Amino acid sequence: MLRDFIIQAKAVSDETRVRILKLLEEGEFCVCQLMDILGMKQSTVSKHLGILKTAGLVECRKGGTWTFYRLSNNLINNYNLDFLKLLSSCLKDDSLIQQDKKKLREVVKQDVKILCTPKGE
Amino acid sequence: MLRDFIIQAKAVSDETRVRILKLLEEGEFCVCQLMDILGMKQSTVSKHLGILKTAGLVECRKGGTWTFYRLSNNLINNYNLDFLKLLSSCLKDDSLIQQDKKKLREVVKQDVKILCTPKGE
DNA sequence: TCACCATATCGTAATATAGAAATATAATAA
DNA sequence: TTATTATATTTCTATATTACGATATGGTGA
Repeated sequence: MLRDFIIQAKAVSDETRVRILKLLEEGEFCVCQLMDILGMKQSTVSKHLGILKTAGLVECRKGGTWTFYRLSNNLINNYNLDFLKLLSSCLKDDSLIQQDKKKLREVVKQDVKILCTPKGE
Repeated sequence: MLRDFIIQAKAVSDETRVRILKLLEEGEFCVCQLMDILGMKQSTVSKHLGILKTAGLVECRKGGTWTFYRLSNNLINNYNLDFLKLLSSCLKDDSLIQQDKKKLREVVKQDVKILCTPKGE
C-alpha cells in the first residue's frame, strides 16, 4: 500500500542512508565500521540504521559485543526488494560512493576489535 | 550522481506526488483536473507539479489557457525513467490510488472548459 | 487593448527530519 | 556479580517540507 511505498521512498531519500545502503552492498558491517567510513557520530549512524531496518531494507544480527547490519534479502513489504534492486543498479560511478568504498577497503583490513575498542577519539 | 538520485527519491516520497504520478500514468491532465481529483488547492497542486517537473518526472505543454502535464518519457538525468518504471509496477491494488482513478474517469468525461471555468467553489 | 483566466510563485504556519549530545539499554567481559 | 562495551533511544537545535492564502505572471479571449 501507499504508506509502505512512501516509507521505502523516504528511507532512500537521504544521502547518508543511501551511502549506508551502497556500503552494505559490499557485505555486513557493524555500527563502528560505518561510523569510521562515513565520518559520523554513533547516534547518527544508529538512527539511520534504525530507519532502514524499520523499512525492511536492512537486517541485523548480534556478533559478540557488536551488531552487524546487512542488506535484507527477504520480502518484508511489497517494495523493499524493488528499491534495493533499483539502488544496486545506480550510483556505480558516483565519486562520493566510490570514496566510501575505498575507505571501506581500508576499514575491513582492520580487525573489528581493534577498530571499535580504542574509543580514544 | 547522488544528488540527482536523492532529488528523484524525494520527489516520489510524498503521497500527493505519488498520487499525481499514478494519475498521469493514465494520460495528460491540467492542474484543474488534478485539483478536482485530489481535492487540493491550486497552489498545492501547482507546487507539487513543479517539483516533479524539476525532477524530470513530468513534462508539460500549454493547451489554450491550460497547462497539461504528462509523465516524462525522456532520459532527463540518470534516474528519472528508473523511478517512473518502478512506480508503474507498484501500487496497482492500493485503495487510494484506485479511488483516484475512479474519480479520474468521472473527471475526464467533463469538458475541461466546463470543469475549469466555473470557479464558483 | 483591456479583462479575464489559469497557474506559477511567494509568504506563513505547522510539521517532519538530520546531526549530535546525553542517556538508557542489552549484552559481553572480567 | 560487577564493570565495561556497543549501540539504541531520547532530547535538542537547525533546517527542510507541506498545505494553503495571497499575489504575481503569462497568455488567451473578447
